[in-house]
Amino acid sequence: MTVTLADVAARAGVSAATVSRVLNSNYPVAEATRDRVLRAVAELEYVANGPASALAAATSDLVGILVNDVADPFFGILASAVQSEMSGDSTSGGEKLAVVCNTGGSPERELTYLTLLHRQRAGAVVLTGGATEDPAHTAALAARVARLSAAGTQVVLCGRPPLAVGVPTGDGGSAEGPAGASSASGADTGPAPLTVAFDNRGGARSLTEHLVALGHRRIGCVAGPEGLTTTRHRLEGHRAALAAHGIEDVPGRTVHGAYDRASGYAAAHELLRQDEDLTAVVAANDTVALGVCAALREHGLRVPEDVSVAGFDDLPFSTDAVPALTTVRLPLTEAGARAGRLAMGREPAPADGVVLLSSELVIRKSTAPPYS
Amino acid sequence: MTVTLADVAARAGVSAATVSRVLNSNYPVAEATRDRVLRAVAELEYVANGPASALAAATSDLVGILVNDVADPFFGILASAVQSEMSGDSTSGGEKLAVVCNTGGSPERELTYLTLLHRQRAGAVVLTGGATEDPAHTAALAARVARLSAAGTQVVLCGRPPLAVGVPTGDGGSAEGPAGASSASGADTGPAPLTVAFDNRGGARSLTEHLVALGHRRIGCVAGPEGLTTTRHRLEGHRAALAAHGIEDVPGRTVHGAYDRASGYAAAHELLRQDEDLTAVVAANDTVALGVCAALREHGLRVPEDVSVAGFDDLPFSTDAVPALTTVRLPLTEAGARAGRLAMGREPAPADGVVLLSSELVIRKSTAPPYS
DNA sequence: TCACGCATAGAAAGCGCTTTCCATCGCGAG
DNA sequence: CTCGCGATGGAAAGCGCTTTCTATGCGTGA
Repeated sequence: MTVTLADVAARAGVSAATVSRVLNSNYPVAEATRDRVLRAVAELEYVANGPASALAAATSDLVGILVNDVADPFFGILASAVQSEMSGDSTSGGEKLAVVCNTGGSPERELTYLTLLHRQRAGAVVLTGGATEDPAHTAALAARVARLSAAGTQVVLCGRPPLAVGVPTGDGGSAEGPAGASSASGADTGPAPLTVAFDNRGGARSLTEHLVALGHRRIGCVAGPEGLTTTRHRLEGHRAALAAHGIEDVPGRTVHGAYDRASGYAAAHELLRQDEDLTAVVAANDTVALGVCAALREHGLRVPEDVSVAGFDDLPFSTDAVPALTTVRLPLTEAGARAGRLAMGREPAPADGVVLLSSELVIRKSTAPPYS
Repeated sequence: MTVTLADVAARAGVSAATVSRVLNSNYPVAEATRDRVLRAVAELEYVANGPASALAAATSDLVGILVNDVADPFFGILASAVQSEMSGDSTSGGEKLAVVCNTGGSPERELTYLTLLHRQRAGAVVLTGGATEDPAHTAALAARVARLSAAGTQVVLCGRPPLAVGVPTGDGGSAEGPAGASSASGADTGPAPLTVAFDNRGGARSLTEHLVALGHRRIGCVAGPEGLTTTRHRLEGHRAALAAHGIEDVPGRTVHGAYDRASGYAAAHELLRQDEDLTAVVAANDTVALGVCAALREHGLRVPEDVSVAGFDDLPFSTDAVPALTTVRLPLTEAGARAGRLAMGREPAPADGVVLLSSELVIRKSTAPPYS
């Protein structure tokens, strides 16, 4: 019923092999023959059977992207960037189809999707999203990644730390070590996983230092969910800044919450309950900062006159927030694009397998000296 | 090298056929045998070869979602909703893999992706995004969709009008006619395309009526790109409201632009150039409204005291905008979820193939009586 | 003039799975 | 005691494509 290679071959008066060769242009075919085949393809409106090709060629033109949630601008932008890099708008052969998978931040779904992608024999996988530091999950993840690599799939971690081989060192550096955690055996361990990471620690540190420089001493911190590397890094940066200026890190001034607005709102209330005299709050990200601002306003506090608020990520809406958010800009689009290029092998992999992208402090209207 | 069905069969001491049957549970297998097979699968860490299954079964567990841009919250939310409905969190068999394709609003890429999805033998496709009214593209699209349907793929249009069979009637109704545009032949035309649409016309109308009720008469309109059905519907609703109250529709008060912030910004400047005394502006959507507000502020105009501004869609950030945007809420999540369910056949299709979702006027702080 | 090599094209063997027949076994009915 | 049928499991034929391996035709150096 559907048109197959054989139909095209018959129509063009050649063999199936020739048609395949014309379509994949991986073998010399005479000009005239090629034209004849292409004409037949057009006339018959032939559309190749992807699964069949994938089966025979042992690789599909599917590429996976794992994100926590496409509805979250952070991941939306990342996914969009990765994808536009994947699509055939660039050179190389045929179109790739990007599979965007929402894990919802669940480690189990992360593993499930990785298996599914493996099952589809995806050509590459870009893994974004928060990295849990739970050892069990980390191990399971490393194992899955190793299997994908062994199957020839290029895995790229984006916006998360490289797969550590041993235990996290917890030192001051941002990258924990070279990538490539092949768990067992000595068989063929395909392409080593690559990483595109953000300097969360440095960004957080410069943000808090900005606050300190303005004269703030009682700085609240709404951190992300506990157990995530990103959360830990940002918190470490914050603390490093405090320590560098001899400011005591009062426990009650740090509250953990999810990376969403509601958490920011709740956390700010909690922070205020602990210490009414905070003069500044650094939030886990811009979305959280919005919630913090809302809660502050409810308390009759003005931003930044009474309390300064800082975000993180520099998402598009941060410019339009009132006051416009002081934040740390993460090069999301660049990260996505590079991850995409690395995944497609369109960019040479760095020697250590890690691309570290720097962040930039963006000072806008939500921070000001205290008591101004 | 990789573990195949045969390996599992050997290990379990059964035939490949039996293993396949256990895995797909579509044939009676004795309890004991099943256990043996499952144990072998677990021990060998067998992961089925997706392409091979798809080839043999003539259908894959891939499901496509076409959006303009995942980085845009509107589409991000839609995609997220569709996808969570697709994933196995619900009943039915195995996981589906959602392929999110960014068309970037380009009709060509829309067609390309449709072909790619067809090529992958996707089980279902959800098509969102602006519908161009260009007849050539509409015809090409209908043809592609017909081919997908013929191949047994369920196509669901979401947030866009049904595929019209004939010429748009342009009457007052919102849905133009039943779906199912099978172009040619009399062969097997699989499942008819379904549609989940928003009442853009009604929403826009109630929004403008709200403004009129407040006392506004000089209302500017920043419409979306010309040639899109959504744009036309929203504009028609706006004009219907004006007409209903005997307000002249001054040409210079309507400006077209893209659905982004920059367009809103530019359009507002243009609008002000045409008529400095506007007292209100309805924007193509919330993002555009933000741009309009920014431009207004630059002109020294306050919102809503000097000029009221209204958005459309009710995206998450609209609540936090200052002033919070008066807008029309579109049930994005519900739309995505229903589209997803229809695509998966988890919800009975309506008789006429169209689900029309109503919108809701949300009055917040960005609109007020003129000269207040 | 003849053999040799290059450029092209065809034949055919799978890729790993699903699924349609069949074969077998055990058991109750006639 | 034999026949028939339900419940299971196996054998084998593809699904549509890629890719060796092989065959053919022709130009060319000896």
